[in-house]
Amino acid sequence: MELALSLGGDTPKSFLFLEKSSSSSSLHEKLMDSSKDLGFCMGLRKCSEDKSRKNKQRRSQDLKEGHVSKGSSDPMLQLDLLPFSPVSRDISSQLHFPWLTENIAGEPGPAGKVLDMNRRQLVAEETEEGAALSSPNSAISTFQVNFPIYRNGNKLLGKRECEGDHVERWGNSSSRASDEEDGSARKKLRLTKEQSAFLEESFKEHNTLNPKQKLALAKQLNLRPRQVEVWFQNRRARTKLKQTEVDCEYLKKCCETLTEENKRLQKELQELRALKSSQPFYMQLPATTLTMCPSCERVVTATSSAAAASAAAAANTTLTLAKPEPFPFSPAHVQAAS
DNA sequence: TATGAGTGTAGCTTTACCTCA
DNA sequence: CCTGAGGTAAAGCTACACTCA
Repeated sequence: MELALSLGGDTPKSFLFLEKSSSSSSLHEKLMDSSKDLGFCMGLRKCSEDKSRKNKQRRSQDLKEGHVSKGSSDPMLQLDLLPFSPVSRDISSQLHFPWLTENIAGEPGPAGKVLDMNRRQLVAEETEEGAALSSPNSAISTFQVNFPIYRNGNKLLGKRECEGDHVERWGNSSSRASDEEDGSARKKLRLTKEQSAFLEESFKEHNTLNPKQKLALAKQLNLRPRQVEVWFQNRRARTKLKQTEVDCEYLKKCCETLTEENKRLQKELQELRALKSSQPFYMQLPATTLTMCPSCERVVTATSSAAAASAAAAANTTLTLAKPEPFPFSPAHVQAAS
């Protein structure tokens, strides 16, 4: 639906009624909700729309090309990767994160040389469109974990879904890209246990990835960088959600504790007020006559010499009363208690 | 229910272009 | 006319929130 609105007699400006789209954001929905009574709402946001368009173009390009935008000027860095032992099944013990070896880059010696050679090799590879995999013939070949992706025809399947079916290695991005091009509904890839474990371990090291890390990880897992990026985004979001829940529980308990404490203090306050009304003389004394017990952190309102003595005892002070005093909080007592 | 992925948005940096002293 | 500084818009990238399937 379109509304032509003429401003100042010039070219009519068009405003679109906001219709609820299937992919509406919450803001959009809020706008819709807030505008229900009025029947329409308008938005002027050139910059954001431009950015949205830009992002859309970038994402579609990302999908087509199967890798991150070429706009990134960060040089790729090939790193020294250790082979995965086929004997051991303990993934975490075998994990090797390329970016953790960056510290050797500046060091002279074999490691630094290997790194430098690897970097040159990767730069060479980078120039080849879609050459995400390193040359198997390279003497300093890039280690790559063989994470199989199971496919059934054009559809990507999780391992469980196609157990017993034809199993083949996912040829990097090409098949995925062709999946996207058919315009069908989004297809959901299920990461293998190995891939998930690897990503989890990576997340423990860094919960955000720089482009180099992302590319290295994608390469190792035989995933598109975008998939790694999305996984980390989701992981961060869900970690934050869990943390929020934990914080909420903690604050709830704090609130309960404080409520109890507040009740107790209110009760004490009532007692003090009752005391004040029954013995107004005491309240003419300075406030320092009320002492805080260091052990139980309660205000001690001693109304007798015995109470004052117990309070003093609690405060590890000696209070000697030779004889009953008419006023338990005489200056002498105050001095003794303090 | 868990999770991979799409979308919209905002913030930041880089780059190209323009103006001016 | 050339040049460097400063301003600005556009582009690019990323993180995040929300959402869907």
